[in-house]
Amino acid sequence: MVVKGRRATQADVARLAGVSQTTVSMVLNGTGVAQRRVSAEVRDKVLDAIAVTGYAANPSAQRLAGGRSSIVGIYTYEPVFPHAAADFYYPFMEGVEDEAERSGVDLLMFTSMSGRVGKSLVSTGRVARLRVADGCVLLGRGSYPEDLTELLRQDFPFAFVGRREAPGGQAPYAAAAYGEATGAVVERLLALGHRRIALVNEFTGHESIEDRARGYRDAMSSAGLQPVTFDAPDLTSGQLLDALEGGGVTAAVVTSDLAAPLRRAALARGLDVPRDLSIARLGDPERPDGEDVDWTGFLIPRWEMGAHALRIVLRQLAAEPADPDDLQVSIPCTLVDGATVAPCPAPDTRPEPNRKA
Amino acid sequence: MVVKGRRATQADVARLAGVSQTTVSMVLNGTGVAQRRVSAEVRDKVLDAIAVTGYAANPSAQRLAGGRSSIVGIYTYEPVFPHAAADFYYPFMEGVEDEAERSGVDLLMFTSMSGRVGKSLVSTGRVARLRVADGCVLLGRGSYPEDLTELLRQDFPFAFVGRREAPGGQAPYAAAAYGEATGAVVERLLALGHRRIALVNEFTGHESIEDRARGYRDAMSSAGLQPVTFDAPDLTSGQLLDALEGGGVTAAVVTSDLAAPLRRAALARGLDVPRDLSIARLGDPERPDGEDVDWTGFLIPRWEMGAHALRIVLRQLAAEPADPDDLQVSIPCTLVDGATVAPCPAPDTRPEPNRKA
DNA sequence: CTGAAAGCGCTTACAG
DNA sequence: CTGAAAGCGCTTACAG
Repeated sequence: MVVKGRRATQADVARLAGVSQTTVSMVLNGTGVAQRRVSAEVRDKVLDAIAVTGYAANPSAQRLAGGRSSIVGIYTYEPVFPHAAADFYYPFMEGVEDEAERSGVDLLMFTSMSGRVGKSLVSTGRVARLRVADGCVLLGRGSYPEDLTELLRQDFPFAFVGRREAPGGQAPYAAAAYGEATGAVVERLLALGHRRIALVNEFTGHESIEDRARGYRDAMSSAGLQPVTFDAPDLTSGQLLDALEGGGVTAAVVTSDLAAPLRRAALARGLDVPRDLSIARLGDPERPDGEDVDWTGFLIPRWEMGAHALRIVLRQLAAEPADPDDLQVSIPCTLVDGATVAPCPAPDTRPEPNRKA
Repeated sequence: MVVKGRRATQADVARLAGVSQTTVSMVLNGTGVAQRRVSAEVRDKVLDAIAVTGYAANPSAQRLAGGRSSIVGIYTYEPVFPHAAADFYYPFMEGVEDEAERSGVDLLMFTSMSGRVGKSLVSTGRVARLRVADGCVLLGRGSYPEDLTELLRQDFPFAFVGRREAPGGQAPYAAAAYGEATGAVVERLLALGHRRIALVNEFTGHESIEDRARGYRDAMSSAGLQPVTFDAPDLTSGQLLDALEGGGVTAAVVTSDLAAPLRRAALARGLDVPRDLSIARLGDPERPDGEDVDWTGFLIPRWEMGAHALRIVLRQLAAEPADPDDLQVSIPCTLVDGATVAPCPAPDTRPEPNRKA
């Protein structure tokens, strides 16, 4: 029954079953106009013919005809070579993969478009390629507003792993609840008696950094304390340390990749961490630092973010329109009570410059 | 110029450029009938129109019309849940991914079809799904002859990661050169004075086990020694050890996952490895054993196998028909001179039952 | 050198 | 309940 080198089509099935091709399509999809129903006997004939011919739909044709291909794409802005950050990014991918499996969709990795690090898809003319898939998960450390805008304009279902702001719209995302987690860390430090708590950012202008900053500021303000922020891209760890010491800071909450260098600089200077200076780390580092430190702080729910991102894409593919609120989700971070934070050293007898007037 | 919510098609481009849709397709593909050439000025008009409209081909339509989609699939027979063997399988995947990136094709992971461990694609009616892609890399520990046969019959380009025999044809694969590697390990043991060298298989009937067995037998025969093989699936490590000791075996070459248990059993019995018994491991274990042993033996070139498998698929997609020999490749394993092998303990004064007559 | 037209295998109004 | 037909966006003979 099966023809050499050629797959069975709906037409083949129809011929064998003695029905029209339309009917075959109908028993396959079920969900035609007005729940179009096929009589039980016709359905059985068709099902038999399908079994005999070994028919299976051609996904390209389905997609072209306006149906779904059951393929969700995943595009990562990060370079695949070198695999330096692979350990950091793999858990996100794993979450996406696992959720894809659970949902019965296939996952298209846009490996062909890699290698233009830091470039938007729009600027390199590769946005259209995403359309092979029904929707796409976007993953990467940077922000690419023009891509988000273009995808929104095209009504193309997507979700970013991590919160990203689109200039003129609501871009779907699965983010980590950095604000809440940072707030919790600050409150922990407050409970330990710290008052001069500084936020140290390794870079600026990124949504994830803004989220942490908001959590930090809110927690400080609630406690009646003045927020003190250092943006470190232009400072060496040594200069940073000078600034912290100069300000009488007893605890620093530090974004992921900067925590380890700061701690090393403090140790090198003869400071005891955490006795002299408490350091809390706001998230897993992207680059492993090779040290085995029991950090106080929080972990990024990477697996969950990946899984949720896929789910958000699927939500946009669902029959009923999705509630916009369901397309932007924040996932709690895991708080870790480690060994890099200790009670505030001594009751500070000096005037408190950080205290609000 | 760009229409809201709708992508530009070749028709849009043609309209804007004032040419036919066929011409647009021609300047895009170049490789029409008899190197069909478009005049330079028309070509420029078309290129301009493409830039203005932001046109990019719809891959589903391309594929349906008989072109290529530049998508290669990867199907893994292993379960994604639980991730127990993930560490073992990831390097294969990585090789496939890296090669896909280098070749400019996208990689479709058939996550939707997972979850039927040990079942062939044919038996569960999922072969056809592979056709979304231009070709497919197959990965898994088992052998699925009926899938290979079906894929060969369909003339569908594919490659298995690991040698697999198809009942009625030549199935493409990228394998590890287990035979050569095993032979080299045996020769190393011979050079150390061992004569009673046994092969221990953790299971049987698998191509990779057969390859090792061949390498072992050839090396032993060349040295004028009688091969002694133990198939362990039905033996406990203790029983196996009894058999080895009973046969006066001084060195065992053991397939991947059985090496560690055998060594532990020997140590538990008060034997010194390698002084009393040399054990060489034939390949990386699939399940990590949690020990940190410096094994003598060889490593499976997993990354390379994955990369080669993809290349073999691409070779079948190339314009000129591929030489069948190029579709079955064996990649050398990395030999490791570790600490689980030592010179043969004492000149054996007993009669040598293993010596050929 | 360029265009009109068929066809890939589906889905989905639109008629019966 | 079922079928004839249009159309999705391409590629590729086939005519000019």
